[in-house]
Amino acid sequence: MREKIVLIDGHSILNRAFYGVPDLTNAKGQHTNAIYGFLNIMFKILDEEKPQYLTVAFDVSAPTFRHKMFDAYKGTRKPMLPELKEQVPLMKQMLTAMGVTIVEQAGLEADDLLGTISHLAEAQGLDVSIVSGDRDLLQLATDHIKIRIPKTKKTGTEVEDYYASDVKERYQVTPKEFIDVKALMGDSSDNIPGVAGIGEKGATKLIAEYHCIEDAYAHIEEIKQTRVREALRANYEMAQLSKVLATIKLDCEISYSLSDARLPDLFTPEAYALCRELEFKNILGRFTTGQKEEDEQQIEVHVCKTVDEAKGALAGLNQDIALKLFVEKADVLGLAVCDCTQQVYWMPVGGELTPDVLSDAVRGLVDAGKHMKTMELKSQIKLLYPSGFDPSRRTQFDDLELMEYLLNPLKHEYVYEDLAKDYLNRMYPTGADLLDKRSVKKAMADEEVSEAFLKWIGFYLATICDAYEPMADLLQEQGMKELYEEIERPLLFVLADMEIAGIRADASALKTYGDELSVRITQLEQEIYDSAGEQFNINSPKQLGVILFEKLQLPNGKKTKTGYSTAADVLDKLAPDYPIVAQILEYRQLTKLKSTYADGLAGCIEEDGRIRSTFNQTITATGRISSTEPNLQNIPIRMELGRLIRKVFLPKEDAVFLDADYSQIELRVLAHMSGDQTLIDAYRQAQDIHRITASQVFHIPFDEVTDLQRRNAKAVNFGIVYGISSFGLGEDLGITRQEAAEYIKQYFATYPKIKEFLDQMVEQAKTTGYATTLFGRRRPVPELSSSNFMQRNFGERVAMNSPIQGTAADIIKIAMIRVHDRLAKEGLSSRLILQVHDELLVETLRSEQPQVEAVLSEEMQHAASLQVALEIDMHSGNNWYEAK
DNA sequence: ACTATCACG
DNA sequence: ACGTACGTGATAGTC
Repeated sequence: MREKIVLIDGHSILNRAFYGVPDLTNAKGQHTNAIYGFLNIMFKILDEEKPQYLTVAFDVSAPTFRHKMFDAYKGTRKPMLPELKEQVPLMKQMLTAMGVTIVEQAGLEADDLLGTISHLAEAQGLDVSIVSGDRDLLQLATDHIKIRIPKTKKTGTEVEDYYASDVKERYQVTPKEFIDVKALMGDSSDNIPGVAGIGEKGATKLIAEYHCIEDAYAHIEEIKQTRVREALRANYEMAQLSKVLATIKLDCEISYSLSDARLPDLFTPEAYALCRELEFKNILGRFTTGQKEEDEQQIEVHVCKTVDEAKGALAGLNQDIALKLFVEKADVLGLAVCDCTQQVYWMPVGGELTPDVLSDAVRGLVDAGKHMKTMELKSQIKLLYPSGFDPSRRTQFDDLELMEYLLNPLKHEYVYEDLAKDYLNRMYPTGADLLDKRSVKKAMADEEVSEAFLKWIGFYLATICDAYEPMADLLQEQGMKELYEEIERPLLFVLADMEIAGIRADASALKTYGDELSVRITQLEQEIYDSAGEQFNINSPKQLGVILFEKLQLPNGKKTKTGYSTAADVLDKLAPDYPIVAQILEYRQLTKLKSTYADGLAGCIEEDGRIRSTFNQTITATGRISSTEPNLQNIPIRMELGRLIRKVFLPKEDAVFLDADYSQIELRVLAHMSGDQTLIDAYRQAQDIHRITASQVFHIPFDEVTDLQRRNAKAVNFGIVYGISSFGLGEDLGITRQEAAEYIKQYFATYPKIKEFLDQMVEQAKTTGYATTLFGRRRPVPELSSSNFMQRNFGERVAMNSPIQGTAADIIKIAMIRVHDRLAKEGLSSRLILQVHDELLVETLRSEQPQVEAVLSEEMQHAASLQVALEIDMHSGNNWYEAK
């Protein structure tokens, strides 16, 4: 059995990994994706090959001779992005920690090191595997030297392998001949000039026939292809020089001894510490060292199976506990509590322990005045208090999910293992791993995972216990304690009540609406097929693109990414001239209404005739809430046909809808935050802000502002809120970038403080790393320090928009809490049921309407006291359509 | 699982 | 020279 060595082309693999693995950063903000990808490729190769030796070769940063020589001739390699560059020393540190032999030598490229070492190892009777992303190394392949080229794909990493015979098969030339091919075709990234006029095909053909440049030149008159022949004749010297450059050296003087490169045990404590710092959770799973055990030190989980045991456990609890009632939909699965002194109690539903017993137990703890820390509180509250929770007891709960959202609103999920990592420096296995990706319910039912399941409960509760304090301290430190206590935490209970209440919907009206759509959709389908001359799937942008822009040869088939764009703004331009396009636009509109709204909502109506959405409090980057399953925040309104859907949303018996929305809340927030007196005065004097803006910006008397001017001013106002750019505004208004820039210039001349304010927001975000709302909510803007121009630009717009959108979100949240609580306090049965960012919908008892109108109007207007009034528009109606 | 499209603020 | 408006979620098609 031959021994084996794996040689890794360090920079090449790091580079591959950098571009193949999505951006990752650790808590310190260090980029780690390239290192992560490198390690995964390395482990995969080691697992497959099980070699006795391992070496990683790097280029030293100083440019080598042959590069210098041609820097002037052709451009140098692209400079390494800083996000990648910073990972190079860390990568070497990681390899060193793992005891991996690294070779690098001034004046030598990694290629030459790899060539020399592979040559030497082969001579000593070893099998060699060279791992690189670079095809240049194919020239090193022999019967015993295999070149392995990993490709990062969606499904994982796949590796292409090349022995000498594979090179010949794939490229029609031997590895040695491959050098000559490269010398002829050149390689700009390696600064190999090559021969102008000879590309990959010509070079391959020539070398396949003559085997080397010299022999080809010797028989130059025989070369049939004139262009290739003359190119070679004119550039023979350059070709020879290129060959020298392209040839990897096999006999460099290097200080390297095979015996030092024996594959060590990679999983050292030092490597563990580093992987921990870089937060490579999956890789930590490969370690078996003492540190890991310390991280996962066993938390004792006692299982209570009887009421007596449960009562005993509950009776012994402190004032301050971690608790989690595990629920799925409307079912209680079990209760976990922890006294925060390492004792965790798990009470699964079963036998005596019924859902009611466990629910009562939690309510008992509430009545006893305990302080309870948990995660995903809203779903627990909904189950425990379907008719509302006493507002004065809200302070007894803390939801670490909510706290973490404020500390890091960009997260896509909020799970205990991240809290353990960020605030406790513990690396706990993930819930998904421990539960084997099963649902809690399934995992509980499964005997095999019960041990892992208990471990999971233990980690979960221990994290809640221990992470609370550091998180609370951090909230305090970052000035978000009040935001949490006065806005987010109480809002959670308000949202719970809204979800419980739901909104009544008329199923039969929805059905009728859908049927009417279907009739017209079928007509349109036929018309479109007739116009197209064939049947196809109109819903497939791919097929549609082919029909419109290839078969029918419509103009402007521009906009491409994965094909032709068939988006509405493209089709709009074509619609007047081509009936099929207008038909498609109408078809799109109708099928959208049918599938998403008519059919989609119909499927959401529950037994009692109401639709219950989920209001997510930890999704958006800016502080808004979102609505899912179904989304009730995007019910059509702009087009009349869609707007009609709102007629199926009805108040209950003896009730009406009261709908109140803020008038231009974001622009008013902007006026306040910027302190621009002209804009503030504008709001104080008149109703139509867009008309005033037009009048002031374009220097026209108020009464003489044309509709077009008003429309333009409105677009500018929107643009300002979005983080203005001349391109975006131009696009929106269908004018040139220069014209748009002129509007913006005029606007800022009229409202100078706004310009100042927006600049200041960007400045602040750049220095602190985050944008801030009036109420202290933060949104990190990592894009501002990106090396990518476009990303940075985006970051600037985000830094301008987030304080405005976020402050508006804060304000309506305050209004929601106050409206909800005042309805309760005044003993009213009317209920807040929906929020649509600047709008509240209240199901109002007819008998209570005057009172509710007062509540809505007062609480919304006084939710914040700004330099401009917060005005609302309010309407009542017998359905949502009428109430808007 | 990802992309394109389109509904809302 | 680069190539975009800010924030969401659902559906259908494609891989």
